[in-house]
Amino acid sequence: MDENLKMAELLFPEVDTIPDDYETKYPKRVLKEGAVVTRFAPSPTGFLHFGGLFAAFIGYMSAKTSGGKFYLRIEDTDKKREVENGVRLIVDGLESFGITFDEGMLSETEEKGEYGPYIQSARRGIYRCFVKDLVKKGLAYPCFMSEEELAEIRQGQEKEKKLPGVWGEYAKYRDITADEARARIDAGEDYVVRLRSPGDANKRIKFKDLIKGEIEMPENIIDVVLLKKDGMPTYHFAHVVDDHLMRTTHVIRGDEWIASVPTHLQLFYVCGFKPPKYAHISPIMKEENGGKRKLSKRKDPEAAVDFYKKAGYPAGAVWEYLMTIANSDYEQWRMANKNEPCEKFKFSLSKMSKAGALFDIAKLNDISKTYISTLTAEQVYDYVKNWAEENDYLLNERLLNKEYALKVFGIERGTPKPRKDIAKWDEVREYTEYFYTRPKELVYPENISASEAAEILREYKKEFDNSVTAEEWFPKLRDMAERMGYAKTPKVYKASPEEYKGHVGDVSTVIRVALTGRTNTPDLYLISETLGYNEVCERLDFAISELS
RNA sequence: GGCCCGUUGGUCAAGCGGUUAAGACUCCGCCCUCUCACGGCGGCGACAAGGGUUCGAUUCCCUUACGGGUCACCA
Repeated sequence: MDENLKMAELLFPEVDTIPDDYETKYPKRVLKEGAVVTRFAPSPTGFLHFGGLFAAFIGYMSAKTSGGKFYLRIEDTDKKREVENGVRLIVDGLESFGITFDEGMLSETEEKGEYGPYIQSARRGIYRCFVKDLVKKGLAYPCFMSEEELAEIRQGQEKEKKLPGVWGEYAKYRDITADEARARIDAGEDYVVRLRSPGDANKRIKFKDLIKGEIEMPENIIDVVLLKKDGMPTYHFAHVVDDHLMRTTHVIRGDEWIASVPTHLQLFYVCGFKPPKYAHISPIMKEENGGKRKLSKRKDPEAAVDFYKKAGYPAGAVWEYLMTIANSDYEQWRMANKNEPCEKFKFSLSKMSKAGALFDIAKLNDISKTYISTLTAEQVYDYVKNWAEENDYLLNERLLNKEYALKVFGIERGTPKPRKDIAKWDEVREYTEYFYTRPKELVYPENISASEAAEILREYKKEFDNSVTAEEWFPKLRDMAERMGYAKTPKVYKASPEEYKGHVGDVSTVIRVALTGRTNTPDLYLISETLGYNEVCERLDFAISELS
């Protein structure tokens, strides 16, 4: 019997399939020209990173805008990193930001699609079949090196300034015979299966990254591990087998993978697969002490996707922000196409920045404010209610009176120039506080004395009429101001300040403070209308009594 | 350290050999205005450094500096 065959049977006696079986089981996808098949392939660590969301988002947009497919594959080949409900957490997290999949895992155990299983731990047999095939062809071999041995050769290599790793002469089990392997296995030794790398250190490999452009690197010469000692594949091998069998056309992932592309390309080559196109995304950075660094899971709260949910950024706003980071001409497009769904935007990987973008919360806030300003009162209510149920008990209680809440949220909304002052839902309670509680400490402008303020309030209360309309209200206030010695408009006042005590703005500020406890609020008439006649009167009375 | 990648205002970024070097966010000023927010107008503010190539370099090449990534039986 052929030595390689003998080895293959020794290592994989249980494997009774051949690669062709899988080729027929997972046929090439029938899709229209230019359709992109891509995927999001996280480990179920239970933590959804902002960078992960970004990568998923890019994959989603690439697939959607090309008429392709987007699927979720779970990379759980490392049991140590797994977390309970890790899959669910990822699926739910992405879904809450509007990212859905055509195929892939739905929960820990369920999936949909024709190219599964979509969780690597369930694909063990597939990987082993392909490795067996490589062993048969003499392209892979079992390696019995211990951790100590590995560390030792590494040390030596570092000292001699050589490439660290198992390659060339350091690959001492490259030519092990089947009989020797059997003896070691029988003796209970652990082993991994390594690639017999056909790489040449003097040759270079070129490839085109869809984002970074042409890249040239030395060929891989390391005998990378294909199968770990527990029989599960490494990322490198799983990536190659899965993306081939799942017929992925574009691999979109973080650029920390760029250094292993030569290894991946070599693996595709030895397996006889056509490699996919690669698009490596630069990481999202964070500023620290004037420098840039990768957004860190440990140090930066905004690294966790949960952060945005807790703060109450609407998913749509985060989406808009991701779009502007991804394709910078999106903002222009959005301004010109305010109501179009973003799928209509011509999204392109080639428009992505090669350098890592700095996470900019000011920009997110601005985008979110604009986004929220376009929502209807009803939509705002739904969002806020939803958010408050989990994050703000008191606010949630207040929202029980929906009719009133809709009035509050409806103030200066739905107009050509809607208010733009809420960036996230955790600001809502404070922002709407005075609609629910009477202001206690009233601080009036310094240029108005207490007796003067009381006079203004008394006059206003006398003047204020339940039946006054929005159109009548302000002119009436102007007249009142004038009667009391204040200029009708700031302009008039500025022209001859010595003739007046102040202007109508001073008068309205006193009323504003009495009613809301603040000097800055939306339109006073609308606020009064929302509070109701009785409440307004009571607040005025309270303010007057405080001043006397 | 080897190997990759990157570097345009404080931030995100257009730009692909000849431009007064767009635009957005932030900040500042003015206007609008009962206050605030919005909106309008305007302002501050940049091609990392040095060599080439070229009639001409932000754009092309080299070197340096800085930043990032990678060099696992983790992904």
